[in-house]
Amino acid sequence: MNDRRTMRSHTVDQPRNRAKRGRTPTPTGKTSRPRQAEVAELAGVSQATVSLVLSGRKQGQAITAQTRERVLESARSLGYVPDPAARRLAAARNDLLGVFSFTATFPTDVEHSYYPFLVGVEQEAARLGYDLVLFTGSSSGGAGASAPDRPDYPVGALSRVRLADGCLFIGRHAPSGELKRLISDGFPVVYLGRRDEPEGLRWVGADYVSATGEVVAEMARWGHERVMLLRGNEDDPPSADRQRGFVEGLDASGMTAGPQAVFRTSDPARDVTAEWLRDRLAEGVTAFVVEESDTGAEWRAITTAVRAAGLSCPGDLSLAILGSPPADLDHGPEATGFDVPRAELGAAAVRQLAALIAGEETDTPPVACTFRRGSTAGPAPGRRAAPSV
Amino acid sequence: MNDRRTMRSHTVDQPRNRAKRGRTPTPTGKTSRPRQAEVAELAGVSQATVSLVLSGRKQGQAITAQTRERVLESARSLGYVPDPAARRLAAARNDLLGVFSFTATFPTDVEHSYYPFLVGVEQEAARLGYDLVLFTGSSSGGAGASAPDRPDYPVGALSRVRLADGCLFIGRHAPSGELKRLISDGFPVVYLGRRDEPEGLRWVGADYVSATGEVVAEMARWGHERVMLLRGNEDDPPSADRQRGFVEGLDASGMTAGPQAVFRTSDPARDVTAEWLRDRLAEGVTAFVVEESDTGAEWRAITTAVRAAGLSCPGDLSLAILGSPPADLDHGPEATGFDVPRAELGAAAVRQLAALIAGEETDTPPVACTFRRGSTAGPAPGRRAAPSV
DNA sequence: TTGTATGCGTTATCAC
DNA sequence: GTGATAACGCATACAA
Repeated sequence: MNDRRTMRSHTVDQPRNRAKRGRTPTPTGKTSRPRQAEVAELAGVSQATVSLVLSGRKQGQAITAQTRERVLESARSLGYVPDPAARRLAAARNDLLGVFSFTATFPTDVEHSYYPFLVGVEQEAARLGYDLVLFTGSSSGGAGASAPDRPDYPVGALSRVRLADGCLFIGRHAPSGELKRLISDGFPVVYLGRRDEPEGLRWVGADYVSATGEVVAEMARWGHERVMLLRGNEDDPPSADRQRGFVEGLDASGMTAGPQAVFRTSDPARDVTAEWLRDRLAEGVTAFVVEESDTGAEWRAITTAVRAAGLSCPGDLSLAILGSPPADLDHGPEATGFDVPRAELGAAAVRQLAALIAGEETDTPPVACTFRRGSTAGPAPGRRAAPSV
Repeated sequence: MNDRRTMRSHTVDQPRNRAKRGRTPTPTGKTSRPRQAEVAELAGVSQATVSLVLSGRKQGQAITAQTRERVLESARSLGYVPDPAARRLAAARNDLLGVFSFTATFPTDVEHSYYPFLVGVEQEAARLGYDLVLFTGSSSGGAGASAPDRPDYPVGALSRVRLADGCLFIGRHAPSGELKRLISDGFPVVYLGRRDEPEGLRWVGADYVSATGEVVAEMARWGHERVMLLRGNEDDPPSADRQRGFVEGLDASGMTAGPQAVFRTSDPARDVTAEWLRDRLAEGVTAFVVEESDTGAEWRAITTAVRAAGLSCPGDLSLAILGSPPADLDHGPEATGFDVPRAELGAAAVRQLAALIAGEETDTPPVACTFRRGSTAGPAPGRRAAPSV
């Protein structure tokens, strides 16, 4: 590095005095690792050349195999490792995808967890070269609010997600306001699950409409003529989709929907009893399709009622769940219904988010669920016909 | 910014032209998040002042409450969030803790997952004001090894972890070399699980020695005189600890250890048969303590053998597992053994890591396990004595 | 009390 | 083909 003092500047002409610092511990006790400058010095080239060689941009040409080898060798011998912080700062991206759930990401109650989704999220993120940032602010109101030592730092619950290149949101109870703000700021956001709330929000969800329709069709094939939907009292999109699929399915099969075809309750354990069940059967209902929920209360209630009434399915009546039964009830006969491809949904959400970050305007269509024939649905009483197909 | 052209330099005097880029999408389509410069502009102060205010270093004094408020307000309204990479580069902290597991963090096979640990990790991280970065390099060989487009870059699997303030490692199969490098570079690293490999590595683990000792003592109280340890063939610290606790427990109870007291096998399903079991009983062994493993193969094998031999426990022999049985076998009678406080371990690891980052030299002692009496261990044949406490 | 200047380790864009 | 040099966003010693 020959010094030619040809420039006169009032700024201190203090050459960046590194490249000889070696392993000197810094004040914080950290030892400094070799940088490209030192590799350059050893190889007798400029730092920029080192960067070029190592990043391998101009592969074949532009750089002599000679130089190339010398640089690589120097890097190796010095044990050079790039500093990810510097690298991302310069590249204006940080390769981080945020994951924000509105409950803890790892709840103590594993049943309520988003684990199956996260499997897909992690895999796809890895495939695309992203790391994941789990915002712990969701749980315990901890980090989100403000760091303990810097109480004034203006990071609101959702604002810290901006530290990532984009963010995935999972779960209900998302504050529309803050989401809206993020979106209008052009921050890439994808919601895992159907959601229409903030205008312009991208989401990736399952096609509950079709899946539910299939289940109803199955009942029709078994010869059922009166099917009832048992659902909770929440009005979120997934519930609405299932009901819509139910109604459409009835129509498609030539059955009448009517208000009595849907039974809503916020407390299935209380309302869905053996007596209730007998009344419905007396009215001519021979099959029930049941909403899936976090707690599985609906499925729990109706299977309990069936047993309490001394009935059995599919002998006396047919049952299907619009999703999967709660884990603790998932042993005996396999429930008729469908599987939500949760991992696939997670992966799709990550792809959508990556596309958004890349500025692409793609949109992800609802992901199909897989019909599960199971054995809780069978021929309607008085019918023997097996379903065709 | 008054331009005083007093300096003559051949370098282009091009003022850093930011702070007015606004929400302009960059060529890649990304919208840039606001920086301190823009906050400064809005507040009518310098970038440095913004940094001072936001980092809250000189709390009460040095900065006018006026200025302070203006800056905070500007930051808030712009949705400012510090760039983690830039913060790291500038030798500050970014309040991110890395989590690196050597298999996927969310494996498809839930049984093998570190979920229980992560529960504690997340909670404690939130409490301390950290967010978590899940490095996906572990899974799918994806991003970690080397960026696909730049094959020559000397990035090890672990290189990206330096983006965080420190990193937690979970799982076996950790590359000692890279860990060593991180440690010698002064990067804060904590290993979840006992590990002696790289000199100076901090770890947080469970006290398997004492816990195993307690189990052996329980057997002694029940009057057993010959107890056998059934273990896998891996030589990791947890296994070693259990064996040590076993031997010490025997000694403490006045039983002889001897080489025959330990049975090692890499294929329990093949080696631990009904016949094998009968032979051991014939030799006078009346109780078995079984290692816990990822697969639960040892516990599976011996319970199967007991059944196949037409025996039952604790009637004919006593059984205990040094941990918990695999989930799918965890229904019938509760297994005697101990619970590993996984969430607590995760939390302790986070605390230790935070201490390391803060430059404190604390060390975390092994965390105690909880004895589980269960009902697979009982009086030795010919004895009626109940254990005294 | 606030602003100026400079460094952190890369990447990327130019001249040569 | 290679070598200066300017960002990247933030922190911080020092000047004003």
